[in-house]
Amino acid sequence: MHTKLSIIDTLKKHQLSVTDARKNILSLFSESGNALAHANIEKQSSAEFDRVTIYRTLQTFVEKGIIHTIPSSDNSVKYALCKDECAAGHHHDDHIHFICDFCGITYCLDQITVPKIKLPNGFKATQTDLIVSGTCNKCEQ
Amino acid sequence: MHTKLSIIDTLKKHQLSVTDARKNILSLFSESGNALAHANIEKQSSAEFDRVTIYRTLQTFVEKGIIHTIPSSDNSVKYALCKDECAAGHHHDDHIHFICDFCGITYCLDQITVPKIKLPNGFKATQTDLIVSGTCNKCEQ
DNA sequence: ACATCATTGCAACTTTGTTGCAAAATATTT
DNA sequence: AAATATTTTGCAACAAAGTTGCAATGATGT
Ligand SMILES: [Zn+2]
Ligand SMILES: [Zn+2]
Ligand SMILES: [Zn+2]
Ligand SMILES: [Zn+2]
Repeated sequence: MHTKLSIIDTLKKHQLSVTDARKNILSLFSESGNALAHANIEKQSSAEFDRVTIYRTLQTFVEKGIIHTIPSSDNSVKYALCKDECAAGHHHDDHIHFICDFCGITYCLDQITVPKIKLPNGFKATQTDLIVSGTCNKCEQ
Repeated sequence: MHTKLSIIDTLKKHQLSVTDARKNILSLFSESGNALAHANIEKQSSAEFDRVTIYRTLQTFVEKGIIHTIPSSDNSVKYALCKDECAAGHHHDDHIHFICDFCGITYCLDQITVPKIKLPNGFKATQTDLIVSGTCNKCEQ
């Protein structure tokens, strides 16, 4: 069995020193539960941390396998917490993502895995992203 | 049967006035055959057109169903020509996209359609994007 | 508590994207 | 073919997003 790691333990597990910025930004992800864009984080902690620190923290978290990126069509990449199996250089986020056109929330649909795609000869996949957009369960009337 | 429309006919078909910028940018897409980012277009025609014109032209083309957007994880949305069926407000680009990590080319794999995804209750899809990245057939050794 | 090493904030800068408006180009009418 | 109406373009000015170097601060292990 498996208990959820504390913020601090998560940082330590990935060999990161424990700083205010990292604790704070990581807890934003935990509390929100959904994906966040750089701009979201900046708004929620603007007085506390420099913009540059947020950029560098997100980059570090991606490299260490703490968060993963979610592509978008509007030049605003989002980030969401990885599952425990992800590690530096080895993400295992094979779930699909859902972006609600109304409320803007981006969900990791962990239960639904990305289907295997048969590519033309000579093409080799290292990663597959599947992003669905539409109306989420909170926004449907 | 079905012959390929000329640049000018394509613009007219979508009720756009025929201008140098539009002809030029549309032919960049035709000639390249693959997807282009704003930055690519700006480099290939920087002296000729203002940056603002390129932004507005791409936006117009998307609205009119001439090109479609391809999401990305690095804040650089790409654009590629639609098939003939697309029209203003009604895109029908249900193919997957492939981004090569080596040469950077983004391909529309028109033969491969995006699979239907069964979503949790209350979620309704209006669009699905599937992006594979890896090594393309030109870059494999 | 000290020394070492990593992280942060700041400043300065580059790149990317947006808006209003006058000038130029295109389309439409006469 | 000229005149008019409509659209598009370039420019300027700006706002937002992202990058880099470096000194100061903070974290870690002994
Ligand atoms: Zn919603
Ligand atoms: Zn996810
Ligand atoms: Zn390639
Ligand atoms: Zn495409």
